[in-house]
Amino acid sequence: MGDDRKLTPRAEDFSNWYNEVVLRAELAEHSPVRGSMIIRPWGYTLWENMQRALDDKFKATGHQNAYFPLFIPLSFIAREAKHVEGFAKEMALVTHTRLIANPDGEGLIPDPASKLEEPLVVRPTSETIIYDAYSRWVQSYRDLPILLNQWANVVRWEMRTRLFLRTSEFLWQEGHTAHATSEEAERETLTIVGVYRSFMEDWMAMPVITGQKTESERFPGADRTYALEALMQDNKALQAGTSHMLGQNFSRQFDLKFQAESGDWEYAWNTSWGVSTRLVGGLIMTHGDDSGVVMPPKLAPYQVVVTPIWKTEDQKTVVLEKAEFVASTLRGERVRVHVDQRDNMSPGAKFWDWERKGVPLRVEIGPKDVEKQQLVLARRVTAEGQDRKEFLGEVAALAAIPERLLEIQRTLLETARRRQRENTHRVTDYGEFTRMLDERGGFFFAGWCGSAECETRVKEETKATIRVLPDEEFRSETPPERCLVCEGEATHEAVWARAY
RNA sequence: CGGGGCGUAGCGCAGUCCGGUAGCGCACCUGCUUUGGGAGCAGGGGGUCCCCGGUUCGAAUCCGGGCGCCCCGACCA
Repeated sequence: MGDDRKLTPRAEDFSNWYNEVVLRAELAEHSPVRGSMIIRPWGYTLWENMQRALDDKFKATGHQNAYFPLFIPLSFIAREAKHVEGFAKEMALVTHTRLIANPDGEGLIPDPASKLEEPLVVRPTSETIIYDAYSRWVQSYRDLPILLNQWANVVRWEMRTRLFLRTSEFLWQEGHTAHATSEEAERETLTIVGVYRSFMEDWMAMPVITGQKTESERFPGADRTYALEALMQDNKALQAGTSHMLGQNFSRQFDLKFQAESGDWEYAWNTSWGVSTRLVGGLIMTHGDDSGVVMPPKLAPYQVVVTPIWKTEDQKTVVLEKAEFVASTLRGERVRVHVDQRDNMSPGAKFWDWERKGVPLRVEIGPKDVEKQQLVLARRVTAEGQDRKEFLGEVAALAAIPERLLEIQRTLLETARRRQRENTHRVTDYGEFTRMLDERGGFFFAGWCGSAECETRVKEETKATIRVLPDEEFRSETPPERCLVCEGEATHEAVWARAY
């Protein structure tokens, strides 16, 4: 592949580019166990920053964190029919609790005597164990609502995996709530969609379309699933988050009842909602370029890296002193800043290194700058017509940096929005749809008659699925009249796309 | 589970067809010179060649069996 310092360009092979970016930016790598990954500090710090922002939003909307166990009795999963059906094919089970030396050879084997009476499932999601607990916590309407979230790992035994996008074990948050009325639960699911959307747009700079999933794409056990869909640079859709109205499906199975004001016993209404480390993949595929990752400033582990440049020992002393001064000044402004003091790397090599890792802003300080009392600012991405580098007096530069970070954040969102807009199409003709889907991909808005047959046919013929039935704000001004597929009367507008 | 590819130094690979002292680049260590966009020179360290078995005087290489990983398809956040 020629120069192995360079990444495969996105246009040449997007999925290779993605893998190389993740590995070379040291975000994550494959672990010895198939389908699971090691999240390295650079990637994990990004995730921690995402967690913090989301967690603050959950708290601000009245939620608390709790922790429920990793192991779930198999019988719990089996209680909700659709839920079992949905997860049965991808469960990891604990069946034994002890190892013994293999009597027939080498190594260790599970001790047959330690076999569990009831196997434990490694949670693929926690509805069952949580609603079981809620059923013990709730007696009266006064105990409602319960608004909890947990940060946890879950396991779904996937066949095909990709770093961050789909791994057998992943990190996520799962919110689980219980309410006295259907209306209140419904409101909760929509509140969360709003929380997710503002996080994705304001923090990740990743625009999304929100809407409702069709029955075939619904969470197993939910009455309704709301989702947020983003469009990646290869014009495939990514389901970035989901929020489920569970109705009374789980409360009936787990006997989650309460006595209402009227004195009647009623089943509670539940919601669940989650986003995962998949968002890291979404961030990479939204903003990354042929040089590597691009981190939105609000989430970047380091927002600024100061690169000192020197020739002589005397210069090194002076330059490093200035670099530390700049860093501590910025830290006072709550800028996350790092001084790259490595002396076994040339400045140029450091530039490439931090660009590959996506640091939004670089400050260069050399002897000339110290002398002229100036700093060089270099941004990771530029808006149209912007210069990549700026030479500013030290005081002006220090004052400008927080602004520059905000500008970069804005530029990223604008660029991503424009790309999403340019790759969103409205179609009425099925032939045109399949042609455009193959030629360029993207989001396709079109009418749908509501039948599973038409939905399935599109999936089989084109591999595209209905990502969402979009919320009102995303819908076309004049609703489509005919179904894209059968040309019958359209009852919905749908967004079709090939998806991750 | 089907199709393809790969397993040799920390990483990326060559060597395998045609058996004969295990190599290259990067990284690492030491020294000197360097440092404003991927530094240079010199010296140095590092290997159960995925595993098990077979053939052979001799196996990274040939034969048999196994394991693992990656990529592409059917399921999924």
